[in-house]
Amino acid sequence: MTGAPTDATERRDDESSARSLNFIEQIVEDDLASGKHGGRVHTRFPPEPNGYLHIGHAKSICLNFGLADKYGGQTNLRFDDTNPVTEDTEYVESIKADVRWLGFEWENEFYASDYFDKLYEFAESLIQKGLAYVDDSTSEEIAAQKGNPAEPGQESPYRNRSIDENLDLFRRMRAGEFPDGAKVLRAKIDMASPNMHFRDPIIYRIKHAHHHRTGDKWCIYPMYDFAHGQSDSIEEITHSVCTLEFIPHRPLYDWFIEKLEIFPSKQYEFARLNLTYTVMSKRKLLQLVNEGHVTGWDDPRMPTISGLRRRGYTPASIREFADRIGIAKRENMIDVGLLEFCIREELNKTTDRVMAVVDENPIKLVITNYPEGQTETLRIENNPEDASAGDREVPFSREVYVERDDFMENPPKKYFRLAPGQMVRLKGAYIVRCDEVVKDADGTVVQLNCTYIPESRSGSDTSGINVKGTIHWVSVPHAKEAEVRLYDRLFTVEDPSGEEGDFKSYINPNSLQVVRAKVEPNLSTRQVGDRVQFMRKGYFTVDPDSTADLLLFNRTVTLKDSWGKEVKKG
RNA sequence: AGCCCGAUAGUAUAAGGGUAGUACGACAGAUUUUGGUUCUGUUUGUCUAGGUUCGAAUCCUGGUCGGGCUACCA
Repeated sequence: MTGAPTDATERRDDESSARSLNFIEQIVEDDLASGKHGGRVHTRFPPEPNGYLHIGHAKSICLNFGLADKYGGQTNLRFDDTNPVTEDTEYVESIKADVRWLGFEWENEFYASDYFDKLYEFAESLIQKGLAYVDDSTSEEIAAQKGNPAEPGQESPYRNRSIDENLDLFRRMRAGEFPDGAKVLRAKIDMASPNMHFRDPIIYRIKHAHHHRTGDKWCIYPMYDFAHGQSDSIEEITHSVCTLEFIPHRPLYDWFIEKLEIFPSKQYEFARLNLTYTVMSKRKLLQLVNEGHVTGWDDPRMPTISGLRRRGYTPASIREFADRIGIAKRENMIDVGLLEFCIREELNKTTDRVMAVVDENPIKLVITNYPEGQTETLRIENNPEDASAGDREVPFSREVYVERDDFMENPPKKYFRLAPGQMVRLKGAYIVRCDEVVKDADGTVVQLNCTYIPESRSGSDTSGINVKGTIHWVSVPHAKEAEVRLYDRLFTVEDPSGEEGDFKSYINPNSLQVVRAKVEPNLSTRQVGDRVQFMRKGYFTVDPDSTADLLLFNRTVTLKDSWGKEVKKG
């Protein structure tokens, strides 16, 4: 029982952790305190349906949905589909599946294209106010007019057309009278602004393209800057959260809202996620897929949600990760080790331990004093972290497979595994001593002849012998075959995008190693998506490509390996 | 060059003028039938120069460094 002082301490800790808000939560709480929007919090997650979601999006999803959860608000899922040539329903479906898999449910499913009529009206009203004009300049001419950040731009020769002419031209653009690129609608702001986005930004362009939702209804489409803020406003989004690169767009976001006199949504920006040993841009991920460096968007080496899912990551571990990395404006590079920590932390508590000899070419260990033909069934606990996980039956016999790594003919001092004359415990079974090493013609160790201590059986050990090492094993006559895919980081350098030259030249040639394994027979009952710990090896999940004949396991993450580290240090 | 954003341990992230804290990592030890887990301990930090103040990571000014801005992409 704890006394009053401890309670007080705990309460203070709770309060301080509850008060440790990220800067966006602080803004929300300030708004709540001042009664802004009647205490309403409404966020949105606005993906463009032109690619798959990745862990960086997960950060944004957790932020947006998390804000609404925390403050009793709502979150819309809104597809930012204003560019018909790159967008597709395939992506819409995968995005929805990924958001749901992460554990979030949206209030409304909206599309920027739902607002095309409204947006068109907004554009006309801007023209009526003398704040937009139709420009016949080519894209090269417009780029040239823009000037550069240090020097003011030049006004377009079409800038001072009359309102009536602009209206007529814009309507004819909509009616399809002009080919792609012939004209654009531009906001009339300030060609000398130090903010390049204010130099008469294009707000509508002609694209005779089929849209995944509106079909062929439109041949003019709004640009991001004339769709995003307005969509936020239409949905009465209170806090429109996006990444840093949109900071220069914010004055424009506010300008349109002010001129259109619509609901004053506000934009706030945070720093996107960067992870070591990977790339995060959609463009680069698409390249990896298209050029065959990975097997697809859901390749377990990809930082996509679907890749992580196939790799064996859980939604909770990703949410935990998003929570731990925090939200700030400073650019950051998160150690992928933190992601690995999050999944290990969860899987340690939740997965059954099983034994698998993950070795193309394991060593056969023969127990010379164990009766030939005898088999016994051992009961081994499934999870030392969770008594309720129960135990399982594991067959044991005279011959078992062990890993080549668990034997050394000339071991260093602190090697606790098999070596000539050395004893180890076979996990859940007996202590054995290595008596004789059998090699083939090439001198490769193929078999270890051992003797076992009959009184050392796990659970009823009366031998009094203490051994330092315990190794896993699989009974030879009972072993099942499996294929195991050992994944490693996709890149050899921490920041592939920051290195000289093409990021693809830093791809890790050993990011995937496919190995045969001998596994415990009870593993054959596992289903696709099940997760287990291969004792002493790591956490694995059953891949969807598994067949009735052959189970395929993907390694989610290795166990921490302090011995391996010791060996590396020399 | 102009404008914008940022700068707290190795990496992230708190401290809202009053003891620089937390997590991951690293290191050391204990426990352990997983060299896992767990537990304990150690280590390392406010970019810089001024100013305001009894007191500055925090407010102000200059500088330095890093990032961004000149798509009919979002």
